[in-house]
Amino acid sequence: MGEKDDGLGLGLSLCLGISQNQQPCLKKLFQSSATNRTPDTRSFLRGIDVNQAPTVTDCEEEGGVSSPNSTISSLSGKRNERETVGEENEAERASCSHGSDDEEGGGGDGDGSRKKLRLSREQSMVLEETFKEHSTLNPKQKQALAKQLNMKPRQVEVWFQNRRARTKLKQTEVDCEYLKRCCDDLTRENRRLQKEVQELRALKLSPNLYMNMKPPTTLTMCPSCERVAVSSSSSSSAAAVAVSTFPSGRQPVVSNGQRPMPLSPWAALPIQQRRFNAPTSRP
DNA sequence: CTATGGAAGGCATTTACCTCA
DNA sequence: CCTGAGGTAAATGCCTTCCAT
Repeated sequence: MGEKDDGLGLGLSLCLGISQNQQPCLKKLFQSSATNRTPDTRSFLRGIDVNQAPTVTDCEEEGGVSSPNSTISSLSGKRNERETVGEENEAERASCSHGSDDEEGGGGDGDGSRKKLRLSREQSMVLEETFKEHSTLNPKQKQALAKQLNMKPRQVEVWFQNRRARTKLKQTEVDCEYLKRCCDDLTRENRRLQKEVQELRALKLSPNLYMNMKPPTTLTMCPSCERVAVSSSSSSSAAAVAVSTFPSGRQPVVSNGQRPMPLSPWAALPIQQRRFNAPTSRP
């Protein structure tokens, strides 16, 4: 599943526009703790090291549970949260009403209709700030963040899930644009090469014309080995020297007995060294 | 050592609600 | 006031990984 993301993990530089240095306590927590499960080697945001082994318990969870199989993991587990989400809803509604000015009392009704909760600006800012540092949360971090923001852990979890989805979507769009540009460049280059092939074929069909053409490449003498080498220089003096090397005035014949092809410097490069006008760094 | 089942987490998709032009 | 589009919180289902047995 996550493997699909690897192809897209080309480096995201989305601007979140949130200032740093907001949550010292959380920062401490994030620096020192991480999830004890490490399934996230396939995290679509590489380089984010969320999954270090927890070392310190900076922020006490609400229950104060500290058993090895602490209820942090069991209570914050998705299944359990989902099971209790119904009963959480009431408290959730009550605890998260700040920031939204919609009518809270009459809207809920408790009739099972889910009320859309708008997160407050401060909540969103803290969540964004946290996300900038870690795109995933371990149960401890989730618990601490939820406590700090007066949210349910499930809410924090959902927010991070949706945030990751949004990030991935944006990255996909960026990658799509990049690939489009690459495709355009390659299409242009392909057209140019096809045109060149056509011209060459036309020249081959009319050898006389080819003979009388000014050589597309010039010859220079290597001062050390005194051999004639094909050069892309087009200065007239060099051409004159090159022509004078062959009193017959005819085109030189290279070592394999073929005429020198009008090669562009780009085409002369090995494939690996050719540049396709692609941006050197990702946008 | 291997097979297996449960727990837990993540992701993709969908739904429902809210806001705004 | 009505409405459609867009944004997003939340629900659901599936998959993968880890771990105990």
